[in-house]
Order: sequence, then structure tokens, then C-alpha cells
Amino acid sequence: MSRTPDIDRAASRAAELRAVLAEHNYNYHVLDAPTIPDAEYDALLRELSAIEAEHPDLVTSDSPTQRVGAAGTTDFSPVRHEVPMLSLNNAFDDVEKTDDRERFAEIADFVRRIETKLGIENPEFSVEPKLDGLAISLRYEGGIFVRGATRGDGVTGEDVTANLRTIKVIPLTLRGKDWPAVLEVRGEVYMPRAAFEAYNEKARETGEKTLANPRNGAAGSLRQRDPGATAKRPLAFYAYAVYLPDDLDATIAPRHSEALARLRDWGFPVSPEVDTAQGFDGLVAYYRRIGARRDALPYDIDGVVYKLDRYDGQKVMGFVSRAPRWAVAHKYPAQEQTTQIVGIDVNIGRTGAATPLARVQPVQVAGVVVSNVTLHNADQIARLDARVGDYVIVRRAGDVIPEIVRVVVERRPEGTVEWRMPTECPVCGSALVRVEGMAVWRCSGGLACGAQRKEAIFHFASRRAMDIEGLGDRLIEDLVDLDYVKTIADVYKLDVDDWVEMKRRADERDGTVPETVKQGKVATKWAENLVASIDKSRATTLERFLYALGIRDVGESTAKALARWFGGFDAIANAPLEELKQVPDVGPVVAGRIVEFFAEPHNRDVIDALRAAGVVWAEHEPQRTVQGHLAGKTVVLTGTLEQMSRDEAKDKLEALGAKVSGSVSKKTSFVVAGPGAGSKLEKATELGIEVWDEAKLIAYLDEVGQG
DNA sequence: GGCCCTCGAGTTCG
DNA sequence: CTCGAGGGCC
Repeated sequence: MSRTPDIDRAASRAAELRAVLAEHNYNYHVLDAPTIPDAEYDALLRELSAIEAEHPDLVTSDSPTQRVGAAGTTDFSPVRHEVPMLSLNNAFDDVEKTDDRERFAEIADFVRRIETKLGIENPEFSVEPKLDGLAISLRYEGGIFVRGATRGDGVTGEDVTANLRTIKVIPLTLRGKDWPAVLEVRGEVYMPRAAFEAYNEKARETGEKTLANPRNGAAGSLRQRDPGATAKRPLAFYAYAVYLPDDLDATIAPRHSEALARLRDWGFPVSPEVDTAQGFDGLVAYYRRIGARRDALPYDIDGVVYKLDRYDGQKVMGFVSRAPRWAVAHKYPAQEQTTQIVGIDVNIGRTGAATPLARVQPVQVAGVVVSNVTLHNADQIARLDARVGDYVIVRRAGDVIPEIVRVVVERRPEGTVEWRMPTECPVCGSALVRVEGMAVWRCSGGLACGAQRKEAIFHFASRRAMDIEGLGDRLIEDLVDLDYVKTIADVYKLDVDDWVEMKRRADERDGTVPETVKQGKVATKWAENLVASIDKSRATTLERFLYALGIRDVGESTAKALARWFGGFDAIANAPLEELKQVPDVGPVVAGRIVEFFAEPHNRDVIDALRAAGVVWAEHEPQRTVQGHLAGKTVVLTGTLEQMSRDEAKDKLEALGAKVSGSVSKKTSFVVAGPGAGSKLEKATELGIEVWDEAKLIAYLDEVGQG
């Protein structure tokens, strides 16, 4: 039988994948220094599995698909596992699909295979989070912990008994009396996220080496030669399986979930997230429930594990190759991915701040495609030594904004050069300068710089400033590029015809003339709406107007303080430095910025033009003392309020004299927490600060006549 | 001069 | 949300 070119190609790709995977296995298991994220490793392994499934002849005994892990190291004495430590099959989602049965097709298949083979419907599963740590096996004889070992290659691991003994949550003697003479408990050693961060913070202070991530922290800690060094690492452990090695047919309970409960009784920590679930729908519901809380869990997880609950059922299902057919690991979308930097641009903000931005090959991270990653500032780039062409690990963790975790220096292509902040503004060509000792570089072009002009207008129109609905970045971009506005005051000079004409010119320039226009129709409704909303913005408040001007370091809060203190605009514009410094929270720097702003004739002209265009606000007597039921109190709002908007609550509290702040400290008087409250509520509890729910706030407002 | 507490500014994707 | 830096207090 002659081999076809197809098979030859598959054979060479399989060999290539095996070589690559073997290298990564060594890095991961032996050196504890992976050079690619797990998601990428999984993708390579799946590709190899797929090739082998299609061409069974190509399967070799040394293929990574046929083994559980990599070879152990010789550092610690080898331990042969009487019951092999298996790996689980992984299931991934097809995120393109919206129907659950299609999206989670691999899970649906898994459940269906069990239902068919056992002839039952909606089998019961024991379900648990899959911690991102290190699998270990603990042996107990006569209720005493006698030996602990790493997984190694699944058959032979390393003796790490001394190090495991240092982990406080691992029982050295079992509680109760009804335990078997010999048992082996399997579980995951992991490093809680908070402990990981605290460890790194301390390591940074003392100049020690920091840990790359909690998983590496756990793995590295168990490999310490000196158990004393391990003891200093904040490790934890959860048990998830139990065996009776002297009689493998016997079990300590008929169901896995009951076995876990027994383990708990004997003193083993079992994850509180462990639960049971019925059939496909139950599994998916659990997957979603844990997924929604993934970031809030105190440890990293990369998925959830489903195990057929009944042991007799597990026995019937048996194994395929080395993985059980009665269990599966359902992975969440990766929160880390490798990609390549294709370019580094520099963004210019409203204040001229130059922010480097990495353009990367688009990759899916935690469910969205990331193509831009901020690099914050030049210091950050220098710290990371990120270069154009570099492969980098991108993460989208707790918050939404992607960041570069680190550069994969091992994969750096030849000929890359260190990145340097350009000397000129990429938009207007003015010099980029950095004030001694400051982190940010700034464009010195001021409002002559197109980027700063755009940002100034965007800020002026924003919701918390003049609140011009419909005037967004796209429109402002065209407005400035086509020279329709030079200053924020020009926005009020444009009529419907100007807007329509501007849009026509922009479309012409871009070659994107809409069909309707080609047919001779001109859309004007949007321009009418826009002009109406610009008109509406003319009636504003002193504090909004002050904020809208975009004076450096005068944000919402400072603008409000100035408005209260002076009561009128001219008093502020003409106030000498010393008087400004009297205002609470205004010091020499901010006072200087304000004086500087109003000393600039151009700014005076713009303000005059705005007033001439009909921008008005109410003025009042200076208010220099705080009055009301909540005078002197600092309140923090967190979570979602259901009866009123956050802004509404803020207004009402401020009307009572309270200061509404964004961060909890020991100065905080009380915290109003709605559903979904996170770190702020946690901090309040920690500091022993009074916490109100929304109902209590409403009752209080009613009582003092603000409801 | 050295803390702690706030505020300001910049940020990604759909 | 997070970082950096300004303000205020010891």
C-alpha cells in the first residue's frame, strides 16, 4: 500500500508537534518554567490528537497523547503510584455557537455516551472547580500521613513528603476512627491569589525573585530542597479523590460526592464549591454559575470538572487510553494568550500625555478579540522590554482592560530593537517632553495639536461636562480634521446645513458615500437631533462648565468645590493664587494651574465666545460651610442600586452635606452596598465600617425629607 | 519628610 | 479599574 502525500504531511506534522510538546512538557513539569500559556499547549495537543484520531497508524507509544505528563526529575526520590494519577480529557466551547447543545457540544457528547452506555437519563454528577495548581497524592497508613508525591508522569512521581508536611491544611493525622487502614487521597496544591500577591510584594521589597503566577508559585514551592523554604510559601490544598490501594475494588462510599463528604469528616479540605448536578443542563448551569464568580474566587481556576457520581457507573464506563470516560474537565476561555506585537503607536491624550499602545496580532482572550494593548508609559515598556516583533503574553484578568503580562524572551526574533519614546508628537510634530522625575511624556503642542484639540472637545461634550448627546469621537474626528472647529466654542456656531455638509465631505474623503446619498437623498434627521442636543447643552451649571473647560487637574470634584466656594464664575477666573488655595482640596499645584489657565488670553477669548453663544448657568452666594444632616460625613456607593440611579443617590446625599467618595478608607462614615458589590464592600467589612443596603438609604432619605 | 487618602486621567471592546 | 500624583495631616 503506497502512502499518499496527505498521510506523509500528517506524519511529519505529528512528529513536529511531538517534538514541540516534549520541549514544553519539560519546561512545564521539570523546570516549572513554561514558555507558553496552557491554552496554547492545549491547542497543540489537540491538534496532535486530531491527527492521530484520523490516522491511528501514526500513534506512537511516546506520543504525549499516550502519556499523562512528562518524566519526573531526579531531584527527589521516585515514588511509584499504585493507582496511576490520570489526566482528564478537556472539553472546550465553540464560542461561535449560541445554542447550548452546539456551544457545549463536547459536554453534550460526554453526557450522551454515559447515557447510552448505562441506559439511564440525566445521570448525576459530582462537580467541582478545576484549580490551577499542582496535583499530588497523599498516603495515609493507620490514619497517619506517611508519604506525599507529585504526579510526575502519572505512574511515577517524586517524594515531596517533607514539603507537603509544611502545608498546614494537609492533615498529618486523620480525625475520627472509621477510616480505612490504608488510603490515598488525591488533590491539588495551590497558592491563593491574595497570598501570591502578598508574596510577590514582599519579594519585590526584599529584592528576591518574584513568582510569575500562582500555579508556578505552587509548583516551585514544592520543589524547594529546604522544607523551611516551602513553609514560607503560602500554599493551600483541596482534596478531590480517594483510593484504597490495598483493595481497588472497594470504595469508602457508593458515590463520589459521599466520599468527598467522608474526606471532609476525616479532616481534609474539600472545596466549598463542590456540588452535584443532573444531566447536561445541570452541568451547564454549574459551569455558568462558577464562571460568573471566577474572578471573585480566591484562587485561579481554568475550568470545572464533572465526574459521574456513582462509582459503579464509573467502573462500567472505564477508560479510553489513559483518561477516564466517566469524567471531563470543562475549560473556560483562556484568560491569557500569546500573541505578537506588530507595532507600537503613541496616543496623545487631552492633556498631551503620550501613551504607548501595542498593536498585536488579534487573539481571543477571555471571550473577546484583543488587538490593542496599552503599555501605560515609557517606564512600563522599559520594565517589560517590549519590542516590535516580540511575542507577549496578554491577559484580561479581573477587569476588562488587557495588559501585557510579560515578554516571551525565549521566542524573541532576531533583529528586534529596544523601543524608545519618539522625540516628536506623532500628530502635530511638536517636541515630546518629560518633566524631571515624572512618568509621563507630554506633547508640547497644546491646543495647536490636533489630538489634544479633539480630546478637549470630546471632554467638553462628555456626559459629566456639557452632556451633548450624539457628539462622539467619530464626529469630532471629522470636525477637527476638516477644520470645522478650532475651539470648543465653535461647536455652537454650526447649524444643520454645516453638519450635513461636513458629513458629506468626510464621506467623500473616505470614499464611503452611503447608498441613500447616491440616490440623491440627504439624511438630515441626525443633524437636526444633534443641533437640538447642542442647543439643550447651553443651559448648564457652574460646576459642569468649569469641569468642561478642561483645566489640568480640575476634575468633577474640584470643579464642584470651586463652584461652591466662590458661587460665581468671574470670582474664580479672577481669584489670586492665595485665595484659590483656601478652597478645600486645592493646593499650590492646582491653584497654579487655575491661575495659569485664566491668565491665557486665548482661554479668556474662548470663554467669552461661549457666553456669547448663549451658554448660561446659575450663580449663587459663596457657600463655605457644609450644612445638612450628613455634614462632615463621607459616604461610598458600591454595587448596583435598584430603586434609583447612582447619580441620583449621589445628588441626594450631597444635598444633605455628605461627601460622596469613590474609595473606602477608615475615614469613610458608611458604605451603601447594592447587589454585586465587590472589593469596596470587602474593605468596608475589614475596616469595620457601617454598611447600609439600599432600603436603609431610602428609609433614611424619606425620614429627613429627601426621598 | 513621610504617610494616607483622594482625585484625575487614561483605558478596550462591542 | 489602576496608576500616579496632589493635598493634607502628623
